[in-house]
Amino acid sequence: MTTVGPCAGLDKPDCKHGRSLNGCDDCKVRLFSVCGALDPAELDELDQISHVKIFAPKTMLFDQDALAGSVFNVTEGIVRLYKSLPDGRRQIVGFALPGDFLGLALMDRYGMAAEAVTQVKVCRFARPAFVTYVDGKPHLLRRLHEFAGHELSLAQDQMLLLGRRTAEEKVAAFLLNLQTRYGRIGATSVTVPLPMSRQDIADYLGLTIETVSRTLTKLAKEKVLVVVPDGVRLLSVERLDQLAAA
Amino acid sequence: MTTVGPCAGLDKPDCKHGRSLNGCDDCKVRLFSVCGALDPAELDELDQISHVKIFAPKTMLFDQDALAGSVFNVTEGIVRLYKSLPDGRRQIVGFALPGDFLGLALMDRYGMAAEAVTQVKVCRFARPAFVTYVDGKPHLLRRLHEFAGHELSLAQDQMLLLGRRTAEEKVAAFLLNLQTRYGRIGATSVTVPLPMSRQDIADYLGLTIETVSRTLTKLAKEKVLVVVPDGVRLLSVERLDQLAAA
DNA sequence: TGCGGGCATTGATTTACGTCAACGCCGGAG
DNA sequence: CTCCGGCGTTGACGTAAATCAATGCCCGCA
Repeated sequence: MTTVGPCAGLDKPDCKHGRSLNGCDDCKVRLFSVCGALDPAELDELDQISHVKIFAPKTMLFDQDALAGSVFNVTEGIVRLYKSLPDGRRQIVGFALPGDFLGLALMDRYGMAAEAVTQVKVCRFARPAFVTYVDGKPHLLRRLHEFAGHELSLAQDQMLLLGRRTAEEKVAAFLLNLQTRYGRIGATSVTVPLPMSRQDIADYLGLTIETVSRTLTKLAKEKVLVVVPDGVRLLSVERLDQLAAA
Repeated sequence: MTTVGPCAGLDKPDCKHGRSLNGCDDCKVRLFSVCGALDPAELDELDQISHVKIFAPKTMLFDQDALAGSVFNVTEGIVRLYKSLPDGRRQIVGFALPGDFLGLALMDRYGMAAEAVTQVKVCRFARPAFVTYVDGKPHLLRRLHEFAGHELSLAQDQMLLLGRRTAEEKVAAFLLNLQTRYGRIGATSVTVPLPMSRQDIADYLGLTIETVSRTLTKLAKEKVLVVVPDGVRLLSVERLDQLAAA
Protein backbone atom coordinates (compact mmCIF):
# COMPACT_ATOMS: atom_id res chain seq x y z
CA MET A 1 0.00 0.00 0.00
CA THR A 2 2.76 2.47 0.84
CA THR A 3 3.79 4.12 -2.40
CA VAL A 4 7.25 5.10 -3.54
CA GLY A 5 8.07 8.32 -5.38
CA PRO A 6 6.65 11.68 -4.28
CA CYS A 7 4.47 10.12 -1.63
CA ALA A 8 7.03 7.94 0.08
CA GLY A 9 7.29 8.52 3.79
CA LEU A 10 4.11 10.50 4.15
CA ASP A 11 1.84 9.84 7.03
CA LYS A 12 -1.08 8.15 5.40
CA PRO A 13 -1.30 5.14 3.05
CA ASP A 14 -4.17 6.81 1.21
CA CYS A 15 -1.85 9.62 0.26
CA LYS A 16 -2.52 11.45 -2.98
CA HIS A 17 0.26 14.00 -2.84
CA GLY A 18 -0.62 14.75 0.71
CA ARG A 19 -4.36 14.81 0.30
CA SER A 20 -6.78 12.20 1.54
CA LEU A 21 -8.56 10.05 -1.00
CA ASN A 22 -11.68 12.14 -1.37
CA GLY A 23 -10.14 15.45 -0.48
CA CYS A 24 -12.51 17.91 1.16
CA ASP A 25 -15.60 15.95 0.17
CA ASP A 26 -15.48 13.62 3.13
CA CYS A 27 -14.16 16.24 5.54
CA LYS A 28 -16.07 15.96 8.78
CA VAL A 29 -15.52 19.53 9.86
CA ARG A 30 -16.04 21.32 6.56
CA LEU A 31 -19.40 22.79 7.40
CA PHE A 32 -18.21 24.16 10.75
CA SER A 33 -15.04 25.61 9.34
CA VAL A 34 -14.14 28.44 7.01
CA CYS A 35 -14.43 26.00 4.11
CA GLY A 36 -18.18 25.95 4.67
CA ALA A 37 -18.41 29.10 2.57
CA LEU A 38 -17.17 27.37 -0.57
CA ASP A 39 -19.07 25.75 -3.45
CA PRO A 40 -17.95 22.39 -4.92
CA ALA A 41 -15.81 23.92 -7.67
CA GLU A 42 -14.01 26.19 -5.23
CA LEU A 43 -13.59 23.30 -2.85
CA ASP A 44 -11.93 21.33 -5.58
CA GLU A 45 -9.57 24.17 -6.24
CA LEU A 46 -8.80 24.43 -2.54
CA ASP A 47 -8.13 20.72 -2.50
CA GLN A 48 -5.32 21.30 -4.97
CA ILE A 49 -3.36 23.49 -2.60
CA SER A 50 -4.12 21.62 0.62
CA HIS A 51 -1.92 19.02 2.26
CA VAL A 52 -3.04 16.74 5.01
CA LYS A 53 -0.50 16.55 7.78
CA ILE A 54 -0.45 14.67 11.01
CA PHE A 55 1.30 15.86 14.14
CA ALA A 56 2.18 13.56 17.02
CA PRO A 57 1.24 14.67 20.54
CA LYS A 58 3.53 17.39 21.94
CA THR A 59 4.95 18.34 18.58
CA MET A 60 4.94 21.92 17.46
CA LEU A 61 2.88 23.16 14.53
CA PHE A 62 4.62 26.52 14.64
CA ASP A 63 6.52 28.70 17.05
CA GLN A 64 5.74 32.10 18.54
CA ASP A 65 6.84 34.92 16.20
CA ALA A 66 8.00 32.55 13.46
CA LEU A 67 7.32 33.60 9.89
CA ALA A 68 3.85 32.41 9.00
CA GLY A 69 4.62 30.04 6.12
CA SER A 70 1.40 28.09 6.42
CA VAL A 71 -2.14 28.33 7.62
CA PHE A 72 -4.00 25.34 9.00
CA ASN A 73 -7.43 23.92 9.37
CA VAL A 74 -7.62 21.46 12.25
CA THR A 75 -9.62 18.35 11.32
CA GLU A 76 -8.82 16.04 14.22
CA GLY A 77 -7.31 16.41 17.68
CA ILE A 78 -6.60 19.35 19.94
CA VAL A 79 -3.98 22.08 19.63
CA ARG A 80 -2.83 24.42 22.37
CA LEU A 81 -2.07 27.99 21.34
CA TYR A 82 0.11 29.98 23.67
CA LYS A 83 2.35 32.92 24.31
CA SER A 84 5.37 32.77 26.58
CA LEU A 85 7.31 35.32 28.56
CA PRO A 86 11.14 35.22 28.42
CA ASP A 87 11.25 33.76 31.94
CA GLY A 88 9.05 30.84 30.96
CA ARG A 89 5.66 31.95 32.24
CA ARG A 90 3.10 30.82 29.73
CA GLN A 91 -0.42 31.86 28.82
CA ILE A 92 -2.48 29.51 26.71
CA VAL A 93 -4.67 31.78 24.61
CA GLY A 94 -6.85 29.01 23.28
CA PHE A 95 -7.37 25.37 22.50
CA ALA A 96 -8.07 24.67 18.84
CA LEU A 97 -10.57 21.89 18.17
CA PRO A 98 -11.56 20.27 14.87
CA GLY A 99 -12.99 22.93 12.57
CA ASP A 100 -10.79 25.68 13.97
CA PHE A 101 -8.56 27.63 11.66
CA LEU A 102 -5.01 28.62 12.62
CA GLY A 103 -3.61 31.73 10.99
CA LEU A 104 -6.94 33.46 10.52
CA ALA A 105 -5.35 36.87 10.65
CA LEU A 106 -3.27 36.07 7.57
CA MET A 107 -0.45 38.09 9.10
CA ASP A 108 3.12 37.45 8.14
CA ARG A 109 4.07 36.16 11.57
CA TYR A 110 2.30 33.85 13.94
CA GLY A 111 1.82 35.79 17.14
CA MET A 112 1.83 32.64 19.23
CA ALA A 113 3.04 29.08 19.33
CA ALA A 114 0.90 26.05 18.49
CA GLU A 115 1.50 22.55 19.83
CA ALA A 116 -0.41 19.34 19.37
CA VAL A 117 -2.01 18.17 22.63
CA THR A 118 -3.31 14.91 21.19
CA GLN A 119 -2.45 13.50 17.81
CA VAL A 120 -3.59 16.20 15.42
CA LYS A 121 -4.65 16.09 11.79
CA VAL A 122 -4.72 19.30 9.80
CA CYS A 123 -5.20 20.63 6.31
CA ARG A 124 -2.15 22.71 5.69
CA PHE A 125 -1.96 25.50 3.11
CA ALA A 126 1.08 27.48 2.07
CA ARG A 127 0.17 30.99 3.14
CA PRO A 128 1.03 32.70 -0.17
CA ALA A 129 -1.05 30.16 -2.10
CA PHE A 130 -3.91 30.53 0.36
CA VAL A 131 -3.81 34.32 0.21
CA THR A 132 -3.85 34.19 -3.59
CA TYR A 133 -6.73 31.75 -3.42
CA VAL A 134 -8.68 34.03 -1.08
CA ASP A 135 -8.00 37.11 -3.18
CA GLY A 136 -10.59 36.33 -5.81
CA LYS A 137 -13.21 35.17 -3.29
CA PRO A 138 -14.70 37.99 -1.24
CA HIS A 139 -17.25 35.63 0.29
CA LEU A 140 -14.42 33.50 1.68
CA LEU A 141 -12.66 36.59 2.99
CA ARG A 142 -15.95 37.60 4.53
CA ARG A 143 -16.16 34.20 6.19
CA LEU A 144 -12.60 34.46 7.45
CA HIS A 145 -13.48 37.86 8.82
CA GLU A 146 -16.54 36.47 10.58
CA PHE A 147 -14.39 33.81 12.17
CA ALA A 148 -11.84 36.39 13.22
CA GLY A 149 -14.58 38.52 14.73
CA HIS A 150 -15.80 35.52 16.66
CA GLU A 151 -12.28 34.79 17.88
CA LEU A 152 -11.92 38.37 18.97
CA SER A 153 -15.12 38.16 20.93
CA LEU A 154 -13.95 34.96 22.63
CA ALA A 155 -10.62 36.59 23.42
CA GLN A 156 -12.46 39.43 25.15
CA ASP A 157 -14.55 37.01 27.15
CA GLN A 158 -11.33 35.35 28.20
CA MET A 159 -9.95 38.73 29.31
CA LEU A 160 -12.96 39.16 31.54
CA LEU A 161 -12.38 35.68 32.90
CA LEU A 162 -8.68 36.21 33.52
CA GLY A 163 -9.01 39.66 35.00
CA ARG A 164 -12.12 39.44 37.07
CA ARG A 165 -13.15 35.90 37.92
CA THR A 166 -12.26 33.65 40.85
CA ALA A 167 -10.59 30.28 40.47
CA GLU A 168 -13.86 28.45 40.89
CA GLU A 169 -15.62 30.59 38.30
CA LYS A 170 -12.74 30.11 35.91
CA VAL A 171 -12.80 26.34 36.14
CA ALA A 172 -16.59 26.18 35.86
CA ALA A 173 -16.59 28.43 32.79
CA PHE A 174 -13.80 26.44 31.22
CA LEU A 175 -15.59 23.11 31.57
CA LEU A 176 -18.90 24.42 30.27
CA ASN A 177 -17.24 26.16 27.40
CA LEU A 178 -15.40 23.03 26.41
CA GLN A 179 -18.56 20.97 26.65
CA THR A 180 -20.37 23.40 24.37
CA ARG A 181 -17.58 23.30 21.83
CA TYR A 182 -17.50 19.49 21.81
CA GLY A 183 -21.25 19.62 21.30
CA ARG A 184 -20.90 21.83 18.25
CA ILE A 185 -18.62 19.32 16.56
CA GLY A 186 -20.97 16.47 17.29
CA ALA A 187 -19.69 15.15 20.60
CA THR A 188 -22.51 16.06 22.98
CA SER A 189 -22.03 14.44 26.37
CA VAL A 190 -21.91 15.23 30.07
CA THR A 191 -18.50 13.60 30.10
CA VAL A 192 -16.02 16.24 29.08
CA PRO A 193 -12.68 14.83 27.91
CA LEU A 194 -9.68 16.77 29.14
CA PRO A 195 -6.80 15.53 27.01
CA MET A 196 -4.67 18.47 28.06
CA SER A 197 -2.64 18.43 31.27
CA ARG A 198 -3.51 20.29 34.46
CA GLN A 199 -0.62 22.57 33.65
CA ASP A 200 -2.30 23.43 30.34
CA ILE A 201 -5.58 24.16 32.08
CA ALA A 202 -3.78 26.29 34.65
CA ASP A 203 -1.94 28.22 31.95
CA TYR A 204 -5.22 28.79 30.16
CA LEU A 205 -7.02 30.08 33.25
CA GLY A 206 -4.19 32.06 34.78
CA LEU A 207 -3.88 29.71 37.76
CA THR A 208 -1.47 27.07 39.08
CA ILE A 209 -1.90 23.31 38.71
CA GLU A 210 -2.50 23.05 42.45
CA THR A 211 -5.36 25.52 42.35
CA VAL A 212 -6.92 23.77 39.36
CA SER A 213 -6.63 20.44 41.11
CA ARG A 214 -8.04 21.74 44.38
CA THR A 215 -10.92 23.45 42.61
CA LEU A 216 -11.84 20.25 40.78
CA THR A 217 -11.78 18.26 44.01
CA LYS A 218 -13.89 20.91 45.68
CA LEU A 219 -16.46 20.72 42.88
CA ALA A 220 -16.35 16.94 43.10
CA LYS A 221 -16.97 17.07 46.88
CA GLU A 222 -19.98 19.30 46.19
CA LYS A 223 -21.28 16.70 43.72
CA VAL A 224 -21.11 19.15 40.83
CA LEU A 225 -18.89 16.79 38.87
CA VAL A 226 -16.85 13.61 39.06
CA VAL A 227 -13.20 13.56 38.10
CA VAL A 228 -12.58 10.64 35.75
CA PRO A 229 -9.41 9.57 33.95
CA ASP A 230 -8.62 12.22 31.31
CA GLY A 231 -11.76 14.19 31.90
CA VAL A 232 -14.70 15.06 34.11
CA ARG A 233 -18.30 13.97 34.18
CA LEU A 234 -20.65 16.86 34.84
CA LEU A 235 -23.35 16.05 37.38
CA SER A 236 -24.94 19.47 37.61
CA VAL A 237 -24.54 21.65 34.56
CA GLU A 238 -27.06 23.93 36.22
CA ARG A 239 -24.91 24.55 39.26
CA LEU A 240 -21.87 24.96 37.05
CA ASP A 241 -23.72 27.59 35.05
CA GLN A 242 -24.46 29.50 38.23
CA LEU A 243 -20.81 29.44 39.22
CA ALA A 244 -19.63 30.48 35.77
CA ALA A 245 -22.15 33.26 35.21
CA ALA A 246 -21.77 35.32 38.35
CA MET B 1 -23.70 79.97 11.34
CA THR B 2 -26.08 77.52 12.96
CA THR B 3 -28.49 76.37 10.28
CA VAL B 4 -32.16 75.60 10.58
CA GLY B 5 -33.87 72.71 8.86
CA PRO B 6 -32.37 69.23 8.81
CA CYS B 7 -29.23 70.36 10.57
CA ALA B 8 -30.82 72.19 13.48
CA GLY B 9 -29.68 71.02 16.86
CA LEU B 10 -26.66 69.08 15.64
CA ASP B 11 -23.42 69.31 17.49
CA LYS B 12 -21.34 71.33 15.11
CA PRO B 13 -21.95 74.66 13.40
CA ASP B 14 -20.11 73.42 10.31
CA CYS B 15 -22.69 70.69 9.91
CA LYS B 16 -23.47 69.49 6.43
CA HIS B 17 -26.06 66.86 7.24
CA GLY B 18 -23.85 65.64 10.01
CA ARG B 19 -20.60 65.77 8.11
CA SER B 20 -17.80 68.22 8.64
CA LEU B 21 -17.16 70.81 5.97
CA ASN B 22 -14.52 68.93 4.05
CA GLY B 23 -15.66 65.44 4.93
CA CYS B 24 -12.91 62.84 5.03
CA ASP B 25 -10.43 65.03 3.21
CA ASP B 26 -9.25 66.86 6.28
CA CYS B 27 -9.57 63.86 8.56
CA LYS B 28 -6.50 63.68 10.76
CA VAL B 29 -6.67 59.96 11.37
CA ARG B 30 -7.62 58.73 7.92
CA LEU B 31 -4.24 57.25 7.07
CA PHE B 32 -4.02 55.34 10.34
CA SER B 33 -7.52 54.03 10.14
CA VAL B 34 -9.41 51.58 7.96
CA CYS B 35 -10.25 54.46 5.62
CA GLY B 36 -6.59 54.54 4.59
CA ALA B 37 -7.36 51.78 2.10
CA LEU B 38 -9.70 53.96 0.07
CA ASP B 39 -9.10 56.07 -3.03
CA PRO B 40 -10.58 59.58 -3.34
CA ALA B 41 -13.72 58.45 -5.19
CA GLU B 42 -14.45 55.75 -2.63
CA LEU B 43 -13.76 58.22 0.15
CA ASP B 44 -16.32 60.54 -1.34
CA GLU B 45 -18.84 57.76 -1.39
CA LEU B 46 -18.05 56.89 2.20
CA ASP B 47 -18.52 60.52 3.08
CA GLN B 48 -22.11 60.24 1.91
CA ILE B 49 -23.00 57.64 4.49
CA SER B 50 -20.94 59.00 7.39
CA HIS B 51 -22.18 61.22 10.18
CA VAL B 52 -19.95 63.07 12.55
CA LYS B 53 -21.13 62.72 16.10
CA ILE B 54 -19.77 64.05 19.34
CA PHE B 55 -20.14 62.32 22.68
CA ALA B 56 -19.69 64.10 25.98
CA PRO B 57 -17.44 62.47 28.60
CA LYS B 58 -19.06 59.50 30.37
CA THR B 59 -21.76 59.06 27.75
CA MET B 60 -22.33 55.69 26.17
CA LEU B 61 -21.69 55.01 22.48
CA PHE B 62 -23.35 51.62 22.75
CA ASP B 63 -24.17 49.01 25.36
CA GLN B 64 -22.99 45.45 25.82
CA ASP B 65 -25.04 43.01 23.72
CA ALA B 66 -27.13 45.74 22.12
CA LEU B 67 -28.02 45.31 18.46
CA ALA B 68 -25.17 46.75 16.42
CA GLY B 69 -26.96 49.51 14.55
CA SER B 70 -23.84 51.50 13.82
CA VAL B 71 -20.11 51.19 13.41
CA PHE B 72 -17.74 53.99 14.37
CA ASN B 73 -14.41 55.44 13.53
CA VAL B 74 -12.97 57.41 16.44
CA THR B 75 -11.42 60.66 15.28
CA GLU B 76 -10.89 62.46 18.59
CA GLY B 77 -10.84 61.49 22.24
CA ILE B 78 -10.69 58.20 24.10
CA VAL B 79 -13.31 55.49 24.46
CA ARG B 80 -13.33 52.69 27.01
CA LEU B 81 -14.57 49.32 25.82
CA TYR B 82 -15.68 46.91 28.50
CA LYS B 83 -17.57 43.83 29.50
CA SER B 84 -19.39 43.50 32.80
CA LEU B 85 -20.46 40.59 34.95
CA PRO B 86 -24.00 40.58 36.39
CA ASP B 87 -22.62 41.45 39.84
CA GLY B 88 -20.89 44.56 38.54
CA ARG B 89 -17.33 43.37 38.13
CA ARG B 90 -15.98 45.00 35.02
CA GLN B 91 -13.17 44.25 32.61
CA ILE B 92 -12.06 46.97 30.24
CA VAL B 93 -11.00 45.14 27.09
CA GLY B 94 -9.46 48.15 25.48
CA PHE B 95 -9.16 51.90 25.13
CA ALA B 96 -9.99 53.18 21.66
CA LEU B 97 -7.89 56.12 20.50
CA PRO B 98 -8.26 58.28 17.39
CA GLY B 99 -7.99 56.07 14.32
CA ASP B 100 -9.54 53.06 16.02
CA PHE B 101 -12.59 51.44 14.54
CA LEU B 102 -15.47 50.19 16.68
CA GLY B 103 -17.52 47.35 15.30
CA LEU B 104 -14.74 45.83 13.22
CA ALA B 105 -16.24 42.39 13.45
CA LEU B 106 -19.38 43.61 11.66
CA MET B 107 -21.39 41.28 13.85
CA ASP B 108 -25.03 41.94 14.56
CA ARG B 109 -24.45 42.62 18.23
CA TYR B 110 -21.77 44.58 20.00
CA GLY B 111 -20.12 42.16 22.39
CA MET B 112 -19.14 44.94 24.76
CA ALA B 113 -20.09 48.39 25.92
CA ALA B 114 -18.37 51.58 24.78
CA GLU B 115 -18.24 54.81 26.81
CA ALA B 116 -16.57 58.11 26.12
CA VAL B 117 -13.74 58.81 28.58
CA THR B 118 -13.03 62.29 27.27
CA GLN B 119 -15.14 64.18 24.82
CA VAL B 120 -15.16 61.95 21.76
CA LYS B 121 -15.67 62.68 18.10
CA VAL B 122 -16.54 59.83 15.76
CA CYS B 123 -17.57 59.09 12.21
CA ARG B 124 -20.69 57.04 12.57
CA PHE B 125 -22.02 54.69 9.89
CA ALA B 126 -25.29 52.82 9.88
CA ARG B 127 -24.15 49.22 9.91
CA PRO B 128 -26.35 48.05 7.01
CA ALA B 129 -25.13 50.91 4.83
CA PHE B 130 -21.55 50.24 5.82
CA VAL B 131 -21.84 46.52 5.12
CA THR B 132 -23.33 47.27 1.71
CA TYR B 133 -20.55 49.73 1.08
CA VAL B 134 -17.91 47.18 2.02
CA ASP B 135 -19.49 44.45 -0.07
CA GLY B 136 -18.18 45.73 -3.37
CA LYS B 137 -14.74 46.56 -1.99
CA PRO B 138 -12.62 43.51 -1.22
CA HIS B 139 -9.58 45.68 -0.49
CA LEU B 140 -11.52 47.45 2.24
CA LEU B 141 -12.70 44.13 3.65
CA ARG B 142 -9.10 43.02 3.52
CA ARG B 143 -8.12 46.10 5.47
CA LEU B 144 -10.86 45.52 8.02
CA HIS B 145 -9.62 41.98 8.35
CA GLU B 146 -6.06 43.15 8.91
CA PHE B 147 -7.29 45.46 11.63
CA ALA B 148 -9.28 42.65 13.20
CA GLY B 149 -6.22 40.40 13.10
CA HIS B 150 -4.22 43.10 14.82
CA GLU B 151 -6.91 43.51 17.46
CA LEU B 152 -6.91 39.78 18.03
CA SER B 153 -3.19 39.78 18.52
CA LEU B 154 -3.46 42.63 21.03
CA ALA B 155 -6.22 40.78 22.84
CA GLN B 156 -3.96 37.77 23.19
CA ASP B 157 -1.14 39.91 24.51
CA GLN B 158 -3.58 41.26 27.05
CA MET B 159 -4.52 37.71 28.06
CA LEU B 160 -0.88 37.03 28.78
CA LEU B 161 -0.73 40.21 30.79
CA LEU B 162 -3.87 39.46 32.78
CA GLY B 163 -3.09 35.82 33.40
CA ARG B 164 0.62 35.83 34.05
CA ARG B 165 2.01 39.22 34.96
CA THR B 166 2.45 40.94 38.31
CA ALA B 167 0.89 44.28 39.19
CA GLU B 168 4.13 46.11 38.53
CA GLU B 169 4.60 44.46 35.14
CA LYS B 170 1.02 45.24 34.25
CA VAL B 171 1.31 48.92 35.04
CA ALA B 172 4.66 49.25 33.26
CA ALA B 173 3.34 47.51 30.15
CA PHE B 174 0.21 49.66 30.18
CA LEU B 175 2.11 52.93 30.32
CA LEU B 176 4.56 51.95 27.59
CA ASN B 177 1.80 50.64 25.40
CA LEU B 178 -0.16 53.83 25.75
CA GLN B 179 2.91 55.93 25.03
CA THR B 180 3.53 53.95 21.85
CA ARG B 181 -0.04 54.36 20.71
CA TYR B 182 0.00 58.11 21.33
CA GLY B 183 3.22 58.17 19.32
CA ARG B 184 1.59 56.50 16.37
CA ILE B 185 -1.09 59.17 16.20
CA GLY B 186 1.47 61.93 16.33
CA ALA B 187 1.70 62.65 20.05
CA THR B 188 5.20 61.49 20.88
CA SER B 189 6.20 62.51 24.39
CA VAL B 190 7.56 61.13 27.64
CA THR B 191 4.52 62.63 29.32
CA VAL B 192 1.74 60.12 28.99
CA PRO B 193 -1.73 61.59 29.52
CA LEU B 194 -4.04 59.39 31.53
CA PRO B 195 -7.50 60.87 31.00
CA MET B 196 -9.13 57.71 32.32
CA SER B 197 -9.68 57.19 36.05
CA ARG B 198 -7.66 54.88 38.27
CA GLN B 199 -10.70 52.64 38.34
CA ASP B 200 -10.54 52.38 34.57
CA ILE B 201 -6.87 51.49 34.66
CA ALA B 202 -7.54 48.92 37.38
CA ASP B 203 -10.38 47.38 35.39
CA TYR B 204 -8.15 47.22 32.35
CA LEU B 205 -5.30 45.52 34.18
CA GLY B 206 -7.32 43.21 36.40
CA LEU B 207 -6.30 45.06 39.58
CA THR B 208 -7.87 47.39 42.16
CA ILE B 209 -7.51 51.16 42.26
CA GLU B 210 -5.42 50.85 45.42
CA THR B 211 -2.94 48.52 43.78
CA VAL B 212 -2.66 50.77 40.73
CA SER B 213 -2.10 53.77 42.96
CA ARG B 214 0.47 52.01 45.12
CA THR B 215 2.31 50.70 42.08
CA LEU B 216 2.52 54.15 40.56
CA THR B 217 3.80 55.56 43.86
CA LYS B 218 6.38 52.78 44.04
CA LEU B 219 7.58 53.50 40.50
CA ALA B 220 7.70 57.19 41.36
CA LYS B 221 9.81 56.47 44.47
CA GLU B 222 12.19 54.48 42.29
CA LYS B 223 12.48 57.49 39.94
CA VAL B 224 11.05 55.53 37.02
CA LEU B 225 8.32 58.10 36.55
CA VAL B 226 6.64 61.14 38.04
CA VAL B 227 2.94 61.24 38.67
CA VAL B 228 1.54 64.49 37.28
CA PRO B 229 -2.05 65.73 37.11
CA ASP B 230 -3.95 63.51 34.65
CA GLY B 231 -0.91 61.57 33.58
CA VAL B 232 2.63 60.45 34.23
CA ARG B 233 5.99 61.60 33.00
CA LEU B 234 8.29 58.72 32.19
CA LEU B 235 11.81 59.21 33.51
CA SER B 236 13.24 55.85 32.52
CA VAL B 237 11.55 54.17 29.60
CA GLU B 238 14.45 51.73 29.70
CA ARG B 239 13.69 50.59 33.23
CA LEU B 240 10.01 50.43 32.41
CA ASP B 241 10.79 48.22 29.43
CA GLN B 242 12.68 45.85 31.70
CA LEU B 243 9.75 45.64 34.06
CA ALA B 244 7.23 45.14 31.29
CA ALA B 245 9.20 42.57 29.30
CA ALA B 246 10.09 40.01 31.95
C1' DT C 1 6.49 -8.24 38.31
C1' DG C 2 8.92 -4.68 39.93
C1' DC C 3 11.03 -0.11 38.79
C1' DG C 4 11.29 4.75 37.37
C1' DG C 5 9.37 9.06 35.98
C1' DG C 6 5.69 12.00 34.84
C1' DC C 7 1.50 13.80 36.49
C1' DA C 8 -2.02 14.71 39.90
C1' DT C 9 -3.45 15.34 44.55
C1' DT C 10 -3.12 17.04 49.14
C1' DG C 11 -1.34 19.63 53.08
C1' DA C 12 1.36 23.48 55.31
C1' DT C 13 2.85 27.93 54.79
C1' DT C 14 3.68 32.40 52.48
C1' DT C 15 2.56 36.35 49.86
C1' DA C 16 0.79 39.52 46.47
C1' DC C 17 -2.97 41.66 46.13
C1' DG C 18 -7.62 42.77 47.84
C1' DT C 19 -10.50 44.92 51.36
C1' DC C 20 -11.61 48.24 54.63
C1' DA C 21 -10.94 52.67 56.39
C1' DA C 22 -9.11 57.31 56.94
C1' DC C 23 -7.59 61.30 54.94
C1' DG C 24 -6.18 64.90 51.57
C1' DC C 25 -6.77 67.34 47.36
C1' DC C 26 -9.21 69.76 43.99
C1' DG C 27 -12.82 71.77 41.30
C1' DG C 28 -17.56 73.10 40.90
C1' DA C 29 -21.88 75.07 43.14
C1' DG C 30 -23.86 78.21 46.05
C1' DC D 1 -14.79 82.17 49.93
C1' DT D 2 -16.53 77.96 51.77
C1' DC D 3 -18.72 73.80 51.48
C1' DC D 4 -19.23 69.48 49.27
C1' DG D 5 -18.51 65.28 46.68
C1' DG D 6 -15.65 62.65 43.81
C1' DC D 7 -11.17 60.88 43.16
C1' DG D 8 -6.67 59.48 44.58
C1' DT D 9 -3.43 58.15 48.13
C1' DT D 10 -1.95 55.81 52.14
C1' DG D 11 -2.09 52.57 56.00
C1' DA D 12 -3.72 48.38 58.56
C1' DC D 13 -5.41 44.07 57.98
C1' DG D 14 -7.47 39.90 55.56
C1' DT D 15 -7.52 36.33 52.14
C1' DA D 16 -7.44 33.81 47.72
C1' DA D 17 -4.27 31.82 45.46
C1' DA D 18 0.79 30.90 45.05
C1' DT D 19 4.58 28.43 46.76
C1' DC D 20 6.86 24.73 48.90
C1' DA D 21 6.82 20.01 49.95
C1' DA D 22 5.31 15.26 50.37
C1' DT D 23 2.93 11.48 48.75
C1' DG D 24 0.33 8.70 45.61
C1' DC D 25 -0.94 6.93 41.10
C1' DC D 26 -0.47 5.28 36.68
C1' DC D 27 1.91 3.47 32.79
C1' DG D 28 5.63 2.14 29.96
C1' DC D 29 9.45 -0.68 30.20
C1' DA D 30 13.10 -3.98 31.80
